[in-house]
Amino acid sequence: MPSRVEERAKTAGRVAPLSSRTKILEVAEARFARSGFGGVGLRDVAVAAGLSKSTLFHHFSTKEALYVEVIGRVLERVAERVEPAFACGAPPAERLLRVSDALVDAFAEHPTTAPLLLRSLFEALPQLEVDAAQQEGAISVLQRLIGHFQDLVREGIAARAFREVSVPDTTQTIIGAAVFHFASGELGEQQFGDVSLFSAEAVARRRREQRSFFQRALLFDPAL
Amino acid sequence: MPSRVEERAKTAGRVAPLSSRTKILEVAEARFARSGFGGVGLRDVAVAAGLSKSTLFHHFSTKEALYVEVIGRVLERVAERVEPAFACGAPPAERLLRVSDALVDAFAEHPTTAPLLLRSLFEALPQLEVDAAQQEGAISVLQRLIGHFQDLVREGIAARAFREVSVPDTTQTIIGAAVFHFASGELGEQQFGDVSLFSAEAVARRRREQRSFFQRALLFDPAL
DNA sequence: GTCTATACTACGATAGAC
DNA sequence: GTCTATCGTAGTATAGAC
Repeated sequence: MPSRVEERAKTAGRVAPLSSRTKILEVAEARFARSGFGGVGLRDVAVAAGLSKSTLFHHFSTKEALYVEVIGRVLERVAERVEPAFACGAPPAERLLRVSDALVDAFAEHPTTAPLLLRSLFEALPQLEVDAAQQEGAISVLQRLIGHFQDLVREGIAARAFREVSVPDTTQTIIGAAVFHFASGELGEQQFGDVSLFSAEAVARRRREQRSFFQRALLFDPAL
Repeated sequence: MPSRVEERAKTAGRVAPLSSRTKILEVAEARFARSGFGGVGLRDVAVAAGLSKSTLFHHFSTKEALYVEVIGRVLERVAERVEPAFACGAPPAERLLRVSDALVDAFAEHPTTAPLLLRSLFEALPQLEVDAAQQEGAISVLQRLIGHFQDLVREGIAARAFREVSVPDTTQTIIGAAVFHFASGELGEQQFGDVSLFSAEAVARRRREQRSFFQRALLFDPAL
C-alpha cells in the first residue's frame, strides 16, 4: 500500500521533498540490510533521518511494524521488476532468460534489495505479531513470487523444454544463486578484485553469466 | 583451535560430559543462526546453557569473541567436509560432483551450519575488533575455501572440461545455490510440502539435483 | 508532526564472595 | 568456575507540551 503521504509527495513537489515517513523508511532499509532486525537501534535510525525517536514512533507504532513495512517495500520493488517477465507469454525457455535478467536488474537497482530479500527468506523474526493485514500482505507477495518460479519450472518440464528436475529444488537453487550474488557485499567484491558488484559492466556480466548458467542447467537443448 | 578443555573432555569421559564452554557455544550457535548477532542476548544464552551471565563472561570476554568463535567452529566443520573433496585429485568434472556432494553433506549435518555460514558471508558485524588472531583465523578459513572453488573452476576451464565461464561469478553462483537451500528454513520446507530439508530422502534428492544442476551448467559434455 | 522528558526493561560488562 | 550484586548504557515505548 503506497499510503496517502507518499502519493501526496509525488503529486505535489517537483523534487519530491521526502516526507519524514519515507525518509525514515529509507534510513531503516539501509540499517536493516546491513545489521538485521536485532542489530538496529531506532535511536540511530531517527537521528540519521534527522528526527527524534518520538517522531519515529508517531509514524510507526512499533519496531516490527517499521521492519515489516521496509520488507514490504522491497518485495514490491522486486515483484514490479520480475512479474512482467513471468507474464511475458514467451515459451518457458525464453521466459527463464527474461526472469533471470529481471532478477539481476531488480537486485542491481538498490544495493539493499538483495540483502533484505535474503533476510526475509531465511531470518526468523521475534514472532512478528504485527497487524496481520500488512504482514500477510508482504508474505503473500513472497508466496506469489515463489509460485511464479514453480509454475515456470513446471511448465517448462511439461513442454519438454526443461529437464525433469525437482520443482522445489530448482526453485531454491535459482533464487539462492540469484540473490546471493548481490547480497555478498564486501566479500563478493573482494572476489572480483574490489570492483563494485553494481557497476554497469559488472551487472552486464552477471546477466550473461547467470543466463547461461540457468539455461545450460535446465534446458534440454541449450543452443539458444 | 580445539582448546584444552574439549580435548580433555574427549579423552576423559565416555559420554563426553560437555564442558560449560562447549555448552555455551552450542546454545549460542543455535541462537545466532536464528536471530543474528544483534538479535541474541547473552542472558538468554546463559540461562539456556544452565549458567549465569557472569559465567559466560568468564569463558568469553566479549559478545563478539563468542560470536567469532561460533563462526570459527562452523567454518572448520565445513572445511573438514569439503576440503577432502577439493583435494581428491580426480579430474575437474568429477571433483565438481564430489565438492557438490560434500557441500550438501556439510550443510545437512547441522541445521545451523548453512544459516551461520550465510551470515558470515553477507552480514556486516559491528566492526569486529576482536583479537586479530582468531578472527583472522576464521576469515582465513573462508578465504581458503573460496580459493579452492576458484581454483577448481579455473582448472576445469584450462582442462577444457568446463565452459569458459567467469570464475568469480561461477564461484558466487555455486556457493549461493548450495548454502541457500539449507538456510531457507521454514520457507524452504513449505515449498517442499512441509517435509524437513534434513530428512534422509530430502538430502539424497538434494545431492542428485544439485549435482546435475552444476554439472549441466558447467561441463562441456554433461553426459556423465 | 515534532519535540522534551521520562518509564521501564534489557543489554553488555565488571567486582568480588565462595 | 560459578555465583550474586551492581554499573552504566541503550533498548523500545509512552506522556504530554507546542
